[in-house]
Amino acid sequence: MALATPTEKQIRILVADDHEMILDVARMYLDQQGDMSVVTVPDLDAALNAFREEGPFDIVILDYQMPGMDGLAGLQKMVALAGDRPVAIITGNATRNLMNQSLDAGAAGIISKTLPMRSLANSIRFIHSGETYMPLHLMQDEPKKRAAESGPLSGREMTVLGHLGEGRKNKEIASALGLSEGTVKMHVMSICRKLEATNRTQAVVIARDIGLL
Amino acid sequence: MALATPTEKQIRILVADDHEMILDVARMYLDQQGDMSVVTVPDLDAALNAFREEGPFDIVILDYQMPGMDGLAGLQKMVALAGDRPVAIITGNATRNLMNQSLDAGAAGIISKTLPMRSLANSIRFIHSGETYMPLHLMQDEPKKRAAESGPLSGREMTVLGHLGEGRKNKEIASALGLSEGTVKMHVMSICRKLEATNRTQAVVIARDIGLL
DNA sequence: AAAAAATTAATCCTTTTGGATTGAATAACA
DNA sequence: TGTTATTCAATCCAAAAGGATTAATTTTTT
Repeated sequence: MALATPTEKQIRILVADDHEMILDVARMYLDQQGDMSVVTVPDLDAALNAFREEGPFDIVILDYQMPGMDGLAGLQKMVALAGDRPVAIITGNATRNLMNQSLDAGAAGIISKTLPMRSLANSIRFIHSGETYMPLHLMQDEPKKRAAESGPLSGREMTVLGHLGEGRKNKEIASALGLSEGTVKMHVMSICRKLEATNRTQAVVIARDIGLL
Repeated sequence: MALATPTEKQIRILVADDHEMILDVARMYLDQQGDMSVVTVPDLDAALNAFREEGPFDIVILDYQMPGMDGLAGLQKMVALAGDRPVAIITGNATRNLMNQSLDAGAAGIISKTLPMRSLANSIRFIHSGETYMPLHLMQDEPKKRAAESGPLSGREMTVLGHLGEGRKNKEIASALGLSEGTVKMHVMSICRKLEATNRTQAVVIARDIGLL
């Protein structure tokens, strides 16, 4: 990938990670890109201080599991401090769940340690341009959606399932669909059987997990 | 953003969209980038044919709502045909839900029509480099999580809620936590009150919606 | 048209929940 | 050190759900 145009200034990057090796690599590789300069710190508190005292920075990169992070709480602190400057998470274990949570917490991106350095440089330029970067292609979906479903749900069953998902009781579903309570009961049982759930609440949870709701 | 290095060949792009205007813009803007050449077609069938007969293409871009698409079914057809070549979706209405479904269907990216053309060029280069591109920053989250919660759940209540989310019954929860059934019952009721649910199933659904589970 | 699958419905009985109330022991806090 | 909030627990009753079985009616498919 080509370098940024020479007319732009350097991108100032604050990298916080408790793995010295990561810090070393970041300094060595990123600094020599020409269009980037890097400051490194070992934990969140140091990052917050550095941002206040050694700023301004164009991008902040925080290790997800470093001291002081406390999950995404640390991220939120930095996002609040950083204002409109993008804050990205770097982690060795990127999941789709982490992605969603990070987005909610205001992250501008997730950088995976499993990617080569040149991808890191790319990601940084990408984020710096105002985009949100997530290594979606390597986010393996959670353990794998439970197989379940010993056969697909019929149309009527899907309808009933929809009501179950709203927490309705059999009588309500019956009158909503113009059926007898016994019939609804039967459909609910059938749904539970197919979804391998032991009760309606479990059925709803499973249905959500496998994308039926 | 700088152009790709001149040593690389042109990126051949197949764009399928039933909006002639989009096609025009794609041809005019992308072709003049120097490192890209574009072929345009008006629907999915034409795209499949073009891919077979005018190929090879490096990237395929499909409009989400064009004739023949049938939701993501059309995407899957093209993904199957395209093999390892990335297939992206272009849409005027990018949502997080569409993102998840597209990823599952094998899309290499979503391109939003609300983005300026230079972002389109960027996205294409990004996808071409093997990354997956999604305009996450403009994917507004679903309607907005219901407020609910007339007070936070206590620790014990969160624990019980966890079991509710697994579809456990009071007796099971009681023995799991070493409590009496009556106590669990009380906690469940309290949870329902705070979450403004009328029963446990609704409580679980609400808890999931507001991110408690 | 015959066979298979889906939908509807009823009965019977057990277990689980929902809902209300009352009380006591603990932990947290001002 | 009181005061408050949490946690724990019991009782009672009505409503709802779980579970099994049987069977008539549609719809779909072959």
